Amino acid sequence: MELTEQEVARRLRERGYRVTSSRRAVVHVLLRSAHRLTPQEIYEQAKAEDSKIGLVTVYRTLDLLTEMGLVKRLHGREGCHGYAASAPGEHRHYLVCTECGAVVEFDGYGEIENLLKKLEAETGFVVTDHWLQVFGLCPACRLKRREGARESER
Amino acid sequence: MELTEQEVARRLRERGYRVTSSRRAVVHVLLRSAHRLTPQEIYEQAKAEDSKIGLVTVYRTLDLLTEMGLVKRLHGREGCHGYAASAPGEHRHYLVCTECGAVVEFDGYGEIENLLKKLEAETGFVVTDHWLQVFGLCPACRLKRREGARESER
DNA sequence: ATAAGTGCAAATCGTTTGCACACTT
DNA sequence: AAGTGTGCAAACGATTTGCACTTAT
Repeated sequence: MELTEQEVARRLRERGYRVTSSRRAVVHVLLRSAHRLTPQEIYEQAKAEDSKIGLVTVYRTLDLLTEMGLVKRLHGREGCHGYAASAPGEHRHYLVCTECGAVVEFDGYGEIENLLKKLEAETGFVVTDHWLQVFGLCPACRLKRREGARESER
Repeated sequence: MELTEQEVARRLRERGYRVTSSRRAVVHVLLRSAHRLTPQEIYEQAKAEDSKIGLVTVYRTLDLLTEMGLVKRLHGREGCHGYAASAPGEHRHYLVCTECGAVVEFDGYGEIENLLKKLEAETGFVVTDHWLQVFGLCPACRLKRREGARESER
């Protein structure tokens, strides 16, 4: 399902939350971005559009949206948080470009389900949740890097 | 490969690092534990054996061991760090009990490789790394919880 | 002997909280 | 009008840094 600003607003009202200009600004920034963003980055971008938003409100809005499942927390190699808008409902995973932060959502194809089933059988654990994140280089950054290499050959 | 205190000591010396009692204590705590431990927990346990270790040294030692690949950083649902000793070399994943922190290492069976291959084909990204963590309930905690449920039925 | 490693205290970073005011409903 | 949501300043907790002292090599 494609998430829109209207849809987010609808879901907020549905749950009794108010639709404020700050929340709108945060949602706007997240939805237009195909990159993982830190609270700080979201704050700065939102500030450019709604000059009186505060960082604290960004945090609070992110918590709310995360709890509603409209936004997902991402982690870099070193554990730092980032956020990205997310298709609500289904469990999805993220492929993040380590160079520019570009994000692609994907489902587990079915491989994941197999793996988790094997894992349960082997360990006796009951699996309740999982978390897969993949890092890579997006086509654009790959190209850029190849050009850089060519430069330095001279 | 099974990691031992001797093996860690050897690898430290090999790289020109010194084997100190603080480092020994941290390694000892990590190796004997089948649970994910926070720096604070490691500090407390190590303190019980080497009364003059400091929390700062635990952090520094964990950084070193992580960088050497002998210890892996884990993350809880909310992104908090924990550490566990790890088979060096191979890429492995972790199944963590959300109740008691018990950790089981596993490889990706092959499902992961399949998945990453499909992902590369579909997105044009080059995948450089990935990170899978699974959460569940270990057999012991499952049992405990079942007993708890029986209690409350009365 | 010497340079790496350590502990302490203080600095720092990201995040959270308390409170009076502002804005959505 | 009522009460949710906001911004600010201050609090907070985890992690890092500066520095003089200690210890493994």
